Parts: sequence; structure tokens; C-alpha cells
Amino acid sequence: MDAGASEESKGQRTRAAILERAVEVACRVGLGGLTVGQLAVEAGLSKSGLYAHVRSKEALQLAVLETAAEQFAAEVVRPALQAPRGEPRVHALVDRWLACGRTFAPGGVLIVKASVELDDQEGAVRDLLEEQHRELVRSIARIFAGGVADGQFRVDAAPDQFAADLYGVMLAYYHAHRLLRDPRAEARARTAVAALLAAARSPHHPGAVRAPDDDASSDASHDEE
Amino acid sequence: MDAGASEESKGQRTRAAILERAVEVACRVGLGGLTVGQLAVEAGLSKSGLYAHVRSKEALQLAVLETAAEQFAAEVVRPALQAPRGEPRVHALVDRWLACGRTFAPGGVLIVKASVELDDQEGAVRDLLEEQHRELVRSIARIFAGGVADGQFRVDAAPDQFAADLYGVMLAYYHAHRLLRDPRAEARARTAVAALLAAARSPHHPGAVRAPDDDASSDASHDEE
DNA sequence: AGCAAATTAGCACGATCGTGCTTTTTGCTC
DNA sequence: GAGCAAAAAGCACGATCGTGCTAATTTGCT
Repeated sequence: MDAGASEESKGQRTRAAILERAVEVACRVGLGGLTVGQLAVEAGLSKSGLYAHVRSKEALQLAVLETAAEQFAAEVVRPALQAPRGEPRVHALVDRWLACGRTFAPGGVLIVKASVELDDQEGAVRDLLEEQHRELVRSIARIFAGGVADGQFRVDAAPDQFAADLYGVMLAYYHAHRLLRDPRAEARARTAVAALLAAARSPHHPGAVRAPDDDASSDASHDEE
Repeated sequence: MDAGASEESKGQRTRAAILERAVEVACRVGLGGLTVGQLAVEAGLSKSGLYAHVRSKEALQLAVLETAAEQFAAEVVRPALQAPRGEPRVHALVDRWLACGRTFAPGGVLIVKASVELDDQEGAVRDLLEEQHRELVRSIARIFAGGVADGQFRVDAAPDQFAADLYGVMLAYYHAHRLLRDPRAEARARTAVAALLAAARSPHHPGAVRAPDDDASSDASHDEE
């Protein structure tokens, strides 16, 4: 009968299928462009049949966002955390992140897209998204800080700065890859990450990579809220 | 009646006003979220009155995009081109870009937002946007290449790479500033740009190139460092 | 001033939006 | 297989979407 699924009831299974499909659709049209009728067609359900699962449009958007974040955490962040500390872990993160969208699970694409789409629209969806991105940036900073604690990175390197820089590299990758369809996008992202890491490495570095702002280096571990 | 500004006819003036308003609205809700009825209310016109100016929704989106790009070119790129070559010009570009949205017309915000929104939706709007971004990246690369020709930057530095990196820094700035509302966003963007420039500087070039107050140009409003 | 042309409003249309009901169909337990 | 709860569909609603056409108004020119 049923193709060997899990212990979930039918309703939960279709709900999961709906959300998975919704993530893909939202990757194209954005969270705001997500529509109940269109999604119902795309999921092979009637509009009201689908609506019984997602109780409102806002609830749908929130659920989609949570699904996407869970995909991203499961496919990118958590696996990267199993790589050795420092540079290997950073590279693992970047590798898996770059594969996001090529391989399955476009959740990573969606949370990036949604972050731009909703950055100026108040509401519960924005609130959730903001928290998710806070957590994402914190994760990157922590991964970097692990390399600092290991002695791989300079002690005066700021994890916050690194997190922002690395995220910027990924955003530039999305831009070049998705909008400009530039086949060199990935290579450039890797080059940029390598430069970031080179600047962060502890030993002797020929040129001053640090910003001219050489205020009293109060403390590098001043990154948490 | 009221003090007319230019030689334009009434129709062209209201059309310009509509598009200006549309850029602001689209900065919030995106190009896709832009709606004729809502925009008419926001512009103080009837729906059909407005629709006579923008002949279709797609034509409106195209015109809005062109308006935004022109704003960005007029307020950011072209003024920066009047700064001295090399680092000063890069800094002028970044300075004006960072001021985008706070100080003046938010066209720069829109083209960034639209680039993410439309990166996966075929059509004429995407085509225009892609071309605009190609031109933008080319502009950044040319600005950097000018510094290479001047001997300020290493000859083996790739302008393409620098352009992508700088754009990534700006994207990270938007992310931190607009979504996370992080007050340190601008400082971090400046730090990142400084690191980019430090990595690009000619190894055997004396530090004098970083002369802090060398801009004596006409319009470059250097307010800090 | 008056008049032609350009600009704006009024109104109507089919489609689709999000959201509720009420049935019908399905899946699961005896 | 029967009965029942869960899931899906059918249908309807007001609102708003993009888009036309026509009538009224305003503007620019002589």
C-alpha cells in the first residue's frame, strides 16, 4: 500500500510534502509571492484541502521559513560542525553551503532570499526571519571563534567581522550565480574565502591586513549579546 | 500654478513623481509586491489615472528599475568617478553607497533588493536587471582597474574578483543594517573594505598611497577619515 | 477668452486573492 | 466489512488584482 513511510499520520505527511514544495516555490517567487491557490496546484491538492493544513497565509509563511531553516541546519550547518575545528570546519561550511540548491534542499536559498525580501516589512514573519539570521550569524562566528581558540586564527580577529564577511561572500556568490549566471561564481567565492582565512591566520603576514582603526584592542570575545 | 520647475509637460512631471514614489514603495514590498491600486493611493491618483502613465505592470516595473538605476548612477557611481583614481575613488564609491537610503533616493536599495527577488523569474524585467547588474559590476571592476594601472594595486589582482568581493561587502552591509538593524553594520563594512584594499595594495608600494587627506576634488564630501 | 489636446477620473470586466463553511471521500480500528 | 475520525474537496464570500473603455476635467496655446 503506502510506500514504506514513517510513523507519521497521513496528515502530517502531506503537510510535510506541502511545506517542502512551498520551499521550492518560494525560492522562485519569494515568500510574499507564495499563494495558496498556486501552491495547491503545485502540490496536487485543492485550495481548501491545502488550506486545512496551513491555517492562514502567515502561518504558512512561518512554517515554510521554519522548514527552510531546518533544511539548512540539517544539510549545511550541522554536518559542518563535525569537521575538525578551525579552517577545516569553515571550509566544510562553505562547501556545503555552496552545494545548496545544486543538490537538493533549497532551504538555504530561501532564507537568503527572504531576508532581502522582508527586511523592510514588519510582522511576525520578519521577526522569525530576523531571529533565524541572528542565529546563523552567531553560528558562523562560533565556528570561527573555535579556530581562534585553537590558535589557528589570530587572537585579535573579531568573529563578528568574520561572520559578516563570510556571509557577504556567500551573498556575492548568490548574486553572481543566480542572477548573473556566472560560471566563475563558485571559484570566486572560494578565492574570497581563502583570502578571508589568509587574513585571519595567526602567523607572520607580510602586509597589514588589519583595518586602520587600531583602537585599544579591548577584547575580541565581546561578540555575544 | 505652483512654481514649475522645468520645461517638462505636466504628464512627464507626474510620471516622474509616480516613478519616484514607486521606487520608495518597491524598496519596501519589492517589485513584485508593487501594485497599481496601492501605488495610485500612495501617489494621490486614481487607479486609471495612474495606469494611463504606466501602460502595464511590466512596463511599470521596467520604468521603476530604470529610475532606480539612474538614481544610483547619479548619486553614487558618477560622483565617485570624480574622485582621484585608485583608493580614493573606491572609498568615494563606498561612502556614497553606504549613504544610500539614509541620505537620498533609495534607488540603490531597490536594485539590490530586486536582484535577489527576480534572480529566478524569467522575463523582460529580469533581463533588464541582469544587464544593469552586469554594468554595475563592470563599473566597480573598472574603478579598481584604474588603481591597478596607477600602480596602487598589485598587477596580479583581478578586478573581477575585487568587484565581486566589494559587492559582497555591500550585500552584507544591507543584511546587517536592514534586516538585523545592527548599528555596527557600517563600521564593519568599512573594515571589510579596508581589508580588501590592504590585500590588493602593491607589496612594494610605500604606505604613502594611503594618504588620508589627498582629496582636493570638487564635490567629494569626505566627512570622516 | 476660447479651444484642442492632454491628462485624470469613473466604471466595469474577469481572474485570483485569502478565508470560511459544508459535504464527500479517505484511512484506520474493530 | 462496518463505523468513525481525519483529510480533502466543493462552494461561496468580499476584496483586490491588472486592464480596458468612456466621460469629465485640466492644461497649454493663441
